[in-house]
Amino acid sequence: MDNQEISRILYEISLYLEMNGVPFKPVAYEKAAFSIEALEEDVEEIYKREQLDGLKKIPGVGETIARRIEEYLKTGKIQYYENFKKKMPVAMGELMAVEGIGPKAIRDLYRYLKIKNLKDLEVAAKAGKIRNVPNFGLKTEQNILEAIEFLKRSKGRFLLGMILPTISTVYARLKVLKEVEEISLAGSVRRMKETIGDVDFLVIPCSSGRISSSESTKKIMNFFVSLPGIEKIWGKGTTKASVRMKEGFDMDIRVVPKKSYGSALQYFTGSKEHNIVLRTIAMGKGLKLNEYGVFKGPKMIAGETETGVYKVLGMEWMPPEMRENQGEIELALAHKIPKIIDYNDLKGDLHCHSDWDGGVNTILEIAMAAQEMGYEYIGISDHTKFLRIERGLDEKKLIAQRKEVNKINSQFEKQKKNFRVLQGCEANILADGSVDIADDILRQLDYVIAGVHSQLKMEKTEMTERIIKAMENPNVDIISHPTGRLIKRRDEYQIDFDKILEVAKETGTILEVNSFPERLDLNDKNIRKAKEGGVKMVINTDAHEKSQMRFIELGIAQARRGWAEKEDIINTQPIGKLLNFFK
DNA sequence: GCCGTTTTCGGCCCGACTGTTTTCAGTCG
Repeated sequence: MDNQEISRILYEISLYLEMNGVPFKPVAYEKAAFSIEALEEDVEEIYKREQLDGLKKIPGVGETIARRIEEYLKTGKIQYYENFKKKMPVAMGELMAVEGIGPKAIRDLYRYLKIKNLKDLEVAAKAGKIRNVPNFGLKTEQNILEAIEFLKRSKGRFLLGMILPTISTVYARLKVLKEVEEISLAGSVRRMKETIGDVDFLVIPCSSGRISSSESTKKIMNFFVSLPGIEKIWGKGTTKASVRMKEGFDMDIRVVPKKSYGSALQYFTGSKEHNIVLRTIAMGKGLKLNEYGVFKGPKMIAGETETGVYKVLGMEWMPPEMRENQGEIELALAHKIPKIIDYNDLKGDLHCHSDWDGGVNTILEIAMAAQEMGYEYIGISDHTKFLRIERGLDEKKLIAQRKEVNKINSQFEKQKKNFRVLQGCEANILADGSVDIADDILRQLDYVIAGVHSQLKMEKTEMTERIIKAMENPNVDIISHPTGRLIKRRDEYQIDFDKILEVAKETGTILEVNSFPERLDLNDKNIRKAKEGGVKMVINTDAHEKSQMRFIELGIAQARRGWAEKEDIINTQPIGKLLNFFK
């Protein structure tokens, strides 16, 4: 549980060092922070078992950082960090989230204007004070204000992928309580929205045997408010408790009677817009719908199950991911809800980065992780040479990598494993729409992903043309993260998406649904457009570390929110059919 | 501060863009 916190502190140390212009150390601390964040095992466990030597085995952690981690585990803080923090007590995470603000800017803004947090920054920018700070100007001040506006638009919401692990842990703890008969997530988490306001749990207390339901309820509530990771208890009553987690989001738990469980689940799952229409439909039938049930006069005619609630309204049940009042209600009334893709429909992931381009894991490690996930194939698609920071592969290295992949595949064949590693790459679409790897090399790969990674601020027609040209390349099979958005941080590129869909259809180019928590690109709306336009998609993770392959759940959720069916997504297909989709 | 089939010392991935500047520093990917 401490990994995240240690990682955050190490990262902040790297920023403080960067501010002070210290060479090389910032990168060292940053690497260690990243490495610990990605760690599957608790550092505390490692330390208990192997002490300092164990810590030093973590990539990027040497003598000094191992000792700092030890200090944290023993005392709960790191003095080195506390000293920095005392000299410059700024809310680092908050300020760094502002696009265009980095450590040096934070340093100067604190030095000249004593800006400590986002609020201070906004006040100073609005008062026109920032333009007077040396090396800042009017334009920078305006950019800061725009960036703050952008942040505010997504304020108070958390990335689903970031908080899902915590939520799952809490869910699992509650589920095994003997006082809990039934439990479900509700709200935007159940709908798998990309960002989450707060988390809702619904629970039926157990009332069998000697335990009364009110006794169970009391125990459940006490257990809930004493969970680890809680920062503040907002309230605790007989039907509802509410807490604030350390990560900053709130969690509510509601205890509902068994006979109302379905209607409560329906009601608290939402969305609000979906529910408003449902209540109107109920009214039209002379019924009343609320969180306790569906009523005809005083008589309750449904409510124990969600399916039952929809049924008395003349509707088919539908997956929570569809409930946004985007046409699903009409389909449910007509009993024409599509059979959307399921969470275990995928047979492989075609976008994983290996240690060849600076990722963490070897191709073999990734392949083994893929097998554990039940995949039939895995696609290695490392960055190519234009992205030097990512140690992008050039033609020579791609050929060498091909040999390595062949070697691994023949091993699997010998072991009679029904599994195959595919070699792709994630090439760069350059400003003129060309791709940074020679055609004769691209042709030798199993498939080619191409993506935009530079000059993101192109004008709309130019950017659209650029991507179209890449799709027209006879070697480019997949466009990665097609709109380039970063949730809460950066808007999409300026593109004419309809035009892109047209050309994708014509050229048989596949668009990626990138599962990375802050990307989810294509998003739900674009997925639906692509599906309607007859464009095929692939759900990938873009994992740079094997634990990130689990992000696939988020991509599938997004596809479900976009009503994608199995046949819309190429990696639901076995390898033989999959390969047919590539040019 | 970390790391090692170019090294236990001496390296430490690069290029584009922006906004501030008169030649560059900070930020981003």
